[in-house]
Amino acid sequence: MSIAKLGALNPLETLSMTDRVENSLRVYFTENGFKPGDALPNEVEIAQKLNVSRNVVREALSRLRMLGMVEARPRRGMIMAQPDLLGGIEKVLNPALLSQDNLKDIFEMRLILEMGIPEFLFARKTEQDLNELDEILSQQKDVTTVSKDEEIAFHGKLYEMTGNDMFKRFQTLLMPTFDHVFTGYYDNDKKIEIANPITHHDLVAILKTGTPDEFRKAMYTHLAVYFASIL
Amino acid sequence: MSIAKLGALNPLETLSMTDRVENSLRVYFTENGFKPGDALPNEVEIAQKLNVSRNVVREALSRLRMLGMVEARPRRGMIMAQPDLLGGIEKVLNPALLSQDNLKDIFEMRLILEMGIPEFLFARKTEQDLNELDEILSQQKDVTTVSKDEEIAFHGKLYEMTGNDMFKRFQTLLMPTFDHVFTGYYDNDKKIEIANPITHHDLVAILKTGTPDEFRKAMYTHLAVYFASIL
DNA sequence: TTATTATATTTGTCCTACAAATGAAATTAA
DNA sequence: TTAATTTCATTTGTAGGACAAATATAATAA
Repeated sequence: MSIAKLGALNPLETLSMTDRVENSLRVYFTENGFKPGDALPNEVEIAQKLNVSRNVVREALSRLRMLGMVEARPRRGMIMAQPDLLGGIEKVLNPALLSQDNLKDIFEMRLILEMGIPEFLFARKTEQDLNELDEILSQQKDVTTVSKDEEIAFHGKLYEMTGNDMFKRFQTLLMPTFDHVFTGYYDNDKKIEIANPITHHDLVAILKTGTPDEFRKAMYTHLAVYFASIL
Repeated sequence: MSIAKLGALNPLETLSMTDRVENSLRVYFTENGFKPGDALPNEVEIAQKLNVSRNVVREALSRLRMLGMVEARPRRGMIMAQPDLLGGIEKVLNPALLSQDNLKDIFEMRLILEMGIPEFLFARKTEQDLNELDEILSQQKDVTTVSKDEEIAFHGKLYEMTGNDMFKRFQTLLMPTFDHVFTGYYDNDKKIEIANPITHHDLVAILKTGTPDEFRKAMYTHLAVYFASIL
């Protein structure tokens, strides 16, 4: 049999002991239905059961601790905890490390999200929210051009208005896409800087008296430059 | 001054050495503009600079390695790598550990996402995609009721059709919401099991010959039960 | 110049040790 | 017996030493 015939001849997975212990622990927790608050075996016991050094166990536990999956109470043992779903993403969000593929995906994700939120915005908007939006608009220097910070403030407020905490925190994830847009990955002419047929003011007006469908249509136009470069 | 006057008297942040080294490293990478492929100082050097034991450094590095942020090449040193954005979330996705708050947020996120994808679906759909959707529908046992697996297969295919890899992988994150729905968190009467005014068949029909707006309207009706319990 | 050998480097893994605080057990006092 | 005090075992956090294995580099030999 020739090499070619072997097809996908991938390098054998060369997992370190730490990797394998991490996996073992996760499987162990899942299969035994561990729930937040449940006590974990201590480090030495785990090390002995898995036949590895305590060092390796601690390196694996260190990972789970970072994710918030387990909590170590010094001198009292470890317990299961409630992991922070977005913690892992936020830790990794170093713009200098993001690949172009990631940037593209995030950028598209943002378009999807902004087209998806109108129902939530109209259902959960409050007078307070609308006032804050007005405040944000009033602080915009120029009516025709919008700076990066102003973009973030406005759209960020929209995310916040969804009333969904996870979504709100997503702004951190979406942030690089504003850079992305401003550095003109999709559009070298920086059209974002020119007049937009639908301004933030228009969007707020619709949010006050319009309907979700109207808002979405306006948002689509507002983002039309980016949609055009993708679709 | 009374205790009450002190206001938010939070517990002093009691970070472990490992936590602090982890943070220091992240800041160090960011401030020095480390990019994928760049060589890192070796473990001993880091330990000496930070004045901690090599153990602590390794526990911190173990975390960054898990996130894909750094890569260790045995006996050749470490280099910066491109972290996997969703890796952190996926590792943490143990349904038994998710809080009700998280479940609610994820559930709402799913509604937002499905309302946001029509433009992408219509822009990127292929004959192949539509055929696969037909195939999925043909395997549905009953026309009026839909099982959890069938739900996942259908909606998962939609995510895939967006052509966005990150979005596609999001299905893993959204998965628990199907359980969520089926266990009736929002709706104890399990209305999901009764006839839906808009079926998967209807959605596919629109996807073939309709418009994004029509599709979205239909999707809203398809998901109306859940929207009703939220909005 | 080329080929071979020796050396230094660096991560992965294991081991030992100990401080510190907690909770439980044992002891003493009432 | 009950209450208060002391002792003790437990367990994580941190430090430091040791060595294998393989790589890259330097040194040596052909």
